[in-house]
Amino acid sequence: MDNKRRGAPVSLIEIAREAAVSPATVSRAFNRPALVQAKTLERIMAVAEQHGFRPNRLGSSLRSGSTRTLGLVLPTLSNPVFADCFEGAEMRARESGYSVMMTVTHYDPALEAAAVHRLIDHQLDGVILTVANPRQSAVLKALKTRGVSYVLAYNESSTHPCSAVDNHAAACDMVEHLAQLGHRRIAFISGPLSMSDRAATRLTGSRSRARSLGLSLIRHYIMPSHTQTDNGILAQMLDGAARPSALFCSNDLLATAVIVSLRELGYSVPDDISVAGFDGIRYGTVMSPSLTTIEAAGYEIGKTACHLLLEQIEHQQSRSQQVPHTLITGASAARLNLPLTHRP
Amino acid sequence: MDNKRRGAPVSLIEIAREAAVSPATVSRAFNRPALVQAKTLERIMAVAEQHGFRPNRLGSSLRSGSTRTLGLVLPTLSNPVFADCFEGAEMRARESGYSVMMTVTHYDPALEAAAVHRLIDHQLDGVILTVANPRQSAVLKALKTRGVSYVLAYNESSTHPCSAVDNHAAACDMVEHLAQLGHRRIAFISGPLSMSDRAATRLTGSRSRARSLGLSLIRHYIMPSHTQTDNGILAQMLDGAARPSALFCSNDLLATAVIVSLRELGYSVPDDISVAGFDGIRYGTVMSPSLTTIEAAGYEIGKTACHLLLEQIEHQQSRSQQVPHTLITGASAARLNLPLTHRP
DNA sequence: CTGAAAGCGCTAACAG
DNA sequence: CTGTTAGCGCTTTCAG
Repeated sequence: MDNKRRGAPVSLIEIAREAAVSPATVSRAFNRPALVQAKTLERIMAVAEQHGFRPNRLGSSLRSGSTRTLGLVLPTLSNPVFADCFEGAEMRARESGYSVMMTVTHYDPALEAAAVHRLIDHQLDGVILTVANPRQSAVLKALKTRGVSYVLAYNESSTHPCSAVDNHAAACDMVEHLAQLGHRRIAFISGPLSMSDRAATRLTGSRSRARSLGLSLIRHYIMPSHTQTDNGILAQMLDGAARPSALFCSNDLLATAVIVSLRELGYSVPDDISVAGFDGIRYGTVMSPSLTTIEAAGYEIGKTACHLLLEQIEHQQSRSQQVPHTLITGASAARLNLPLTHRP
Repeated sequence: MDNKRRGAPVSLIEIAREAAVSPATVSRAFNRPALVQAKTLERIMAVAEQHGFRPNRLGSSLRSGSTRTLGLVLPTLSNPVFADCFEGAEMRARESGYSVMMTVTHYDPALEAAAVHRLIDHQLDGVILTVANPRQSAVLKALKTRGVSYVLAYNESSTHPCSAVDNHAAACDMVEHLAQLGHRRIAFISGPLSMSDRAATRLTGSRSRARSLGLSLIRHYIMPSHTQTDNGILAQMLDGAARPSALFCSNDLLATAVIVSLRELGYSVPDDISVAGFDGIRYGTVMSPSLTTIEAAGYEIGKTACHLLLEQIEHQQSRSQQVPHTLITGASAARLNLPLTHRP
């Protein structure tokens, strides 16, 4: 009847008073209803309902030491793989009754540190994060010091729990594919490696496979960011006799940007030059030309990372898990056509 | 020296003891440092630093009644406009020292309700949300009852504060554009309208403009979801003499799916049929054909929504703000080519 | 400018 | 099955 509208949020104590039980019993009614007599439970719930009462998690968290909230720290959601990663992680979190606090770092290690501190001040039970480089991350050290559970997503590491694809192997696969198409001079394009150890590993993997296949050394061209190109650098790269016939870009967003730039520079993809990406964003298949890439399912990475984190929080077992990748053959990388003048 | 590693998180009380001041002074040192003598402040900060102390927000929130955390409830991040919306909102939130808790509903009103309750149990200071339909939303009622501030994003409403584009006007613009290209029979394609009032408004807008321009009535075809097509329905739609020459899809993801389906059904876009979308996702420009669409900047919507929400929380003023839209002319909608048999 | 005291809402021992 | 008691970490009057 007297449902309070707006204002005075009722507390558990008042519910207890009205239901003529102790606060502890009301608490039990909500947390372990099995411990409360059916009749008492019913009465408590009736009173609670009538007031629209829901337990205040702040009080509960403060007392119990668990917020049932996880943090998610990702470089950006502009890249659909990270958006997928969120969805995978949140879905898994929700399944176990956890909420998710999220923040993006735009690949900036300074923001990264600030973001993580802001998050852990909220006393999160754990954090899933993608850092620039786990080997020299102040953030990971801070988490460890404070005893906050965490799992890396996308970053590979032998010293920290993580959920990622085998970037080295995936890059090998791509180089092998390009080689099979007849390419012998491949270039690797990425943003600054200091911002992404994934890109660095992909480069290393590419080079090692190129070597073992007897291809030319893969040259590395660095764009201003991980998602934008510099036409000047591209033009220079394509100027000269030893120019690459295929470009392996460290991610799909960059590959997309490269294709647009090449078009602006008067090159046709894949007729004049082949382009491959990494990530397997869904838009790759509807692009023109469709993107040759490595699928590294973001949803799986996020879901797995969250699963590992919960294992760590709830069962104190810390482990890593690799997520499989697949080569997606698109139209952006084609069989090498020797120029007319070189044909027999 | 004796930096505690892992474990026993230091509390403000211990810092106070060690700095030989009262807890209240330590609290002031962190919240209103100006109220503390420089020397005392320095000493407190030194001790705090030494222990890696950071105030526990749970205690602070419980006592002060503010968590400095906002909730964000969106249908899905698979749609890049919502990912952008998050980035805009989070950026604005961070600017004012707020953190963001996020959840996705997959357009499901049941999930919507559960999600919002889970969030507000965390005592958020406010919530930004996109609901199926604000006119009959249990969720909005719940927020109002509990006195939680909120702002709608994407939903338009005259009774709730919101940040959105003028969907009616934008749809009019698109129909006008298609009419200018010579199209007289346009169809509107969307998911179930009960899941999205935006789609409903866009349909209404389209029809009203079609009427005023003297075009045929715009027929509405409903796909199983807002992002996936049913080839059967499409095939049926295109079977017959009065088939539409242009399809206006309620969002870009759906438009993309429609283009793929049409291709599977043997139609060429835009030669056989024109397709337009709504949202202005960035991949639209690199698709083939590039997408004709309405740009409704998600980043702006999110940023504005957050700004309005903070105004509400911090200055008790509640208002709405419209975000401008623009027509993007792509290649997916072309001038109507009359079939040869009909040409003079 | 600083301290003492009270308590935000809840839960975890421990008794009964 | 239920109650009592104490206190999680912090801020906020109100005095000094």
